[in-house]
Amino acid sequence: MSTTTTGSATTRAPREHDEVRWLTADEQRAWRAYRDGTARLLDVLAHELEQDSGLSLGEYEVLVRLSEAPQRTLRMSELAGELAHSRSRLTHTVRRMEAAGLVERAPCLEDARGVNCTMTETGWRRLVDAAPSHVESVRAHLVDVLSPAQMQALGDAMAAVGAALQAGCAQVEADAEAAGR
Amino acid sequence: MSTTTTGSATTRAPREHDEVRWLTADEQRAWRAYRDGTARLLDVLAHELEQDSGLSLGEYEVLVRLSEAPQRTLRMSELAGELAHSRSRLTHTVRRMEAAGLVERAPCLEDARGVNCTMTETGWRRLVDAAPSHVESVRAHLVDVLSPAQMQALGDAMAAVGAALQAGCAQVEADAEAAGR
DNA sequence: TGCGGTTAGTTGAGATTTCTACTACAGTGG
DNA sequence: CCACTGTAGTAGAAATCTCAACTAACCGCA
Repeated sequence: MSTTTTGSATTRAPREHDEVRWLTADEQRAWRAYRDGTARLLDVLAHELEQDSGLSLGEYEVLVRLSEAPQRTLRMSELAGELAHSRSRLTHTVRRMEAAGLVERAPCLEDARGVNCTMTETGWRRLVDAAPSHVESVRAHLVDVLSPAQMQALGDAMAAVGAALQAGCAQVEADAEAAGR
Repeated sequence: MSTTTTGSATTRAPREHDEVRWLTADEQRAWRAYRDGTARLLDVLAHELEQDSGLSLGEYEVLVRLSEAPQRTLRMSELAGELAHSRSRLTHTVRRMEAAGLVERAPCLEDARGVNCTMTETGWRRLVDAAPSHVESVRAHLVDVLSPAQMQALGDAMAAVGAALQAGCAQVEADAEAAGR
């Protein structure tokens, strides 16, 4: 049973007498390619989107989530959860977007603490205008560069990573609960 | 011959009578899983690194590159190129790191415009201290979550993406050259 | 009812990143 | 040698993100 098999890897005590399991050469190569490729990819996509439509990637993502929600409306915290953004970050983003007329905020009736964020008609049009060229970007730099099988594998791998992280969060919370009991 | 097959996809004219090639459901799923998983992964890794060693991911990356360079020294622009960071960004990062005693800058002898960035002994020690727990993080949240084959596939895919982007840059430059001739 | 403990959201300060302009030097061609 | 064009690096302002309070409202419970 190694030190890194399961559970709360976030509480990594300074390892004791056991050796570090360094990455193998293959793992190292893959990890670096992932880091590097991702950095460059997101960079290009952000620039092209900005260029073509004047939206930042963050704003675009917000609009996409809202566009898919019933009433084109989502609670701030739901939005933050889906985007994996901090609540604070989302507040700032949404404030800017509201000033730009892309979204509106309204108090939530069922829960007076809550705030509903709704896409405006302007926001919708901006998204509709932006989407085609953004999709072309994603195709040009990612989807069309890979074989369908590769694209699938990429998605599967990162879905597993994402799922493990969310499970990990739940685990940490459970640990905290257990400790504080 | 579609509108997105080859060449300078960065100059995407508003498409005319041809339809947008939207992503298929599978492509969409994969793309989102990638975006989402990546966001969460980098977030966790940055936090854990910060927590365990007080280094930001950016600083860590700088130190890694320097540690692998002869004399633990690299030109600013080489460093920026390897990290896929803007020159400006690197200047700011390095200024902060120099203030913290992690690196030092010295004028470059062969080219008086250049600046050599060298890792200090302190920087080296900080990296050596930080590496084990960072590697554990990467294992815990990425490498050990995937099968070796998946990890390999992830690396291969993103290497292809990265390569295409660099080729794309070269292409844009060539285009600019051709246009300005 | 009223007291904690928790959750939703905001705010402002500080840190980082981006954008743009600027200086200095290198390399080329007349 | 000199102008011209391109490259290396920096600097400051503006935009964005993170972090640590803070307010308000919900929820369980005595």
